[in-house]
Amino acid sequence: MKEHIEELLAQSVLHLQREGVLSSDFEPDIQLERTKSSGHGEYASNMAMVLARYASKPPRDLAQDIIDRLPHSRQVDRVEIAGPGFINFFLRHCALRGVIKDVMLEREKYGQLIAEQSERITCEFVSANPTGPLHVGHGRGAAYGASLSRILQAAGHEVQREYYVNDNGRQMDILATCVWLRYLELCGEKTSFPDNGYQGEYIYDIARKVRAEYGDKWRFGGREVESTLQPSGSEGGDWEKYIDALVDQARVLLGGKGYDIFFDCALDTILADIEDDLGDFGVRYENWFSEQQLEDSGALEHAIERLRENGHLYVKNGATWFRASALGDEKDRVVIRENGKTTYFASDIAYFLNKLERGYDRAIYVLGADHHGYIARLRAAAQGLGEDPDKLEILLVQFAVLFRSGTKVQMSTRSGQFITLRELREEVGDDAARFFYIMRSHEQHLDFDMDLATSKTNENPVYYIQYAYARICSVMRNLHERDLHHNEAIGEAALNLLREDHELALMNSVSRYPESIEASARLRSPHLLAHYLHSLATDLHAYYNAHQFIVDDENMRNARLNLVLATSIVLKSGLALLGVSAPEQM
RNA sequence: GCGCCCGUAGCUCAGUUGGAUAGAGUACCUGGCUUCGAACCAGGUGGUCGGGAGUUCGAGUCUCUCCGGGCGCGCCA
Repeated sequence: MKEHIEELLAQSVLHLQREGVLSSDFEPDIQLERTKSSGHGEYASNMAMVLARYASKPPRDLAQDIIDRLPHSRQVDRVEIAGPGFINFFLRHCALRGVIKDVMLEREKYGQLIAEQSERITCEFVSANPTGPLHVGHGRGAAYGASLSRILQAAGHEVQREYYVNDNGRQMDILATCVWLRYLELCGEKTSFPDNGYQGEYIYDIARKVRAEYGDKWRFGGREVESTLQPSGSEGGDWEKYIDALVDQARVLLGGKGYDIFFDCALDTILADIEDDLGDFGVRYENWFSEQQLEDSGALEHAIERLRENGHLYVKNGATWFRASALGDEKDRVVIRENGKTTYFASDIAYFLNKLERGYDRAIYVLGADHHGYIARLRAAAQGLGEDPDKLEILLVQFAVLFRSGTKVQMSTRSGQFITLRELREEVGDDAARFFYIMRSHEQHLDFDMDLATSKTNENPVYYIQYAYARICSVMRNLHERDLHHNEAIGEAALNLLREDHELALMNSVSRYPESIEASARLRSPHLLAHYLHSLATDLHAYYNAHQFIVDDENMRNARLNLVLATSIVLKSGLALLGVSAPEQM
């Protein structure tokens, strides 16, 4: 429909250019948008105001000229000039009713678009270090990334979801060592657990698993373990050195094989837990990508070599640096440390290159807002690799702050004091959690009010939308109880009976669904879809309260049932894109 | 200090490339269940869009400046 009216406008402008009313030395950019209120019709164009300066006449006069030259259309009822020069299009009712036929025909496929430029996209999100369970902050990235992925697919793109597993860093070594210390504790050894180690209860669980399989095989005396340097002061630096010394000691005493047992058990256990947690939350990945694999496969070396060939590397103070400052970053970055080890950033570069070499047109990264410093650095890396930096897209998700009893809940992974995603899901439910996470723009800080989400769940907008769906299902059940049946063919033939304001408004809302998906995908904003669904539910509820659907007249009854069934199809499909269920009863 | 993000109703937030009278939810007030589910609907109160200046037919949206808040600035990951 939008394309149809744009075509009408384009032809009118072409006429005006031929007539010389408009100068012909510009490409007219046809702008058409949905109106905000029905008093302005269904569509409006601001062209007359934009083009007035090419016509040397007032916008309203030009608007009249444009209207006079619009080709006749069977879809358009009338066209009006309003305000400073808007051209408002009022559609004929039959044009609005057409959407009901479309939905009945396409069913759950309705709203799925064919992208003008379909892309192969790899979308990475969450990618939390596997050093502990996911907390509520990760939940937002999970809900956002999963919803966005589905919306992009609905918009006609090919999307692959990926979780980057940081299984190769210092934090993992600290984790493995902490498990070992807890293991020794379980064996009856007295060890002092470092303050800056992983304090969580789950460390004991992993230690118990190792002990169940190996018994006391990896037991060493406490004195032996702590023969390394004790922290002399309370300064953080000393504790950091101490914990590194503990890691070294663990490696020496356990040997490579023993150390790997603790390391692998910790990694596997936690990763399995994360996968379970996300799976229950409706978040699934096509690929779990190991950072270690980048090194093992030679991808890391390959990427660094590429940078070197392109002349972006230099050596200073024994380390190898990437000249990022020449490519828009604020400073140069180390890729190979003085000790010969590559940095985390080097892995990032290799990972990005690897994504492109796997054939993706675009790599989307959903990251926490604290990673905003990465953008310039990774874009510089993309350029250094000789790749198009626009293939790299970093989406920052602002923090979710949990409030309980009106006060902010403080969280820290190391100290083990945090609300896990699992706890949140159990407390507020998966649907409410998913919806709550994405109902706000990802660029906006999110105050997650636990009290509101738990004690007054009926206030949560997700129930408002689900209720609209359940109501329609209830109507259908009621229909069958009265021994009646919904005949879609009769309904379709009788659609012209639908002329109430509520009905026209609802049809108009249903017809906006594809545009909502398009905008949500283009702007990477699932919350737009959430708002759309809320407003669709509003139209349904208003209609429901104003009119009976199951009426005696067979034609009217079936026509109305076609309309509400089409609405329910959109509600269910839209909720599915957000990872929210559509229960038939509540 | 430098950089990124944010500031809209009492509270939590929408507002698409600059468009018409700035919208929802919540809270508060009034009304609606012998009619398909009242987890709903109809109506009302509530705004110097943080302050100021600029750009133009038009600014919550763009530019500058100031104020207030969040987050970054490692040979950590």
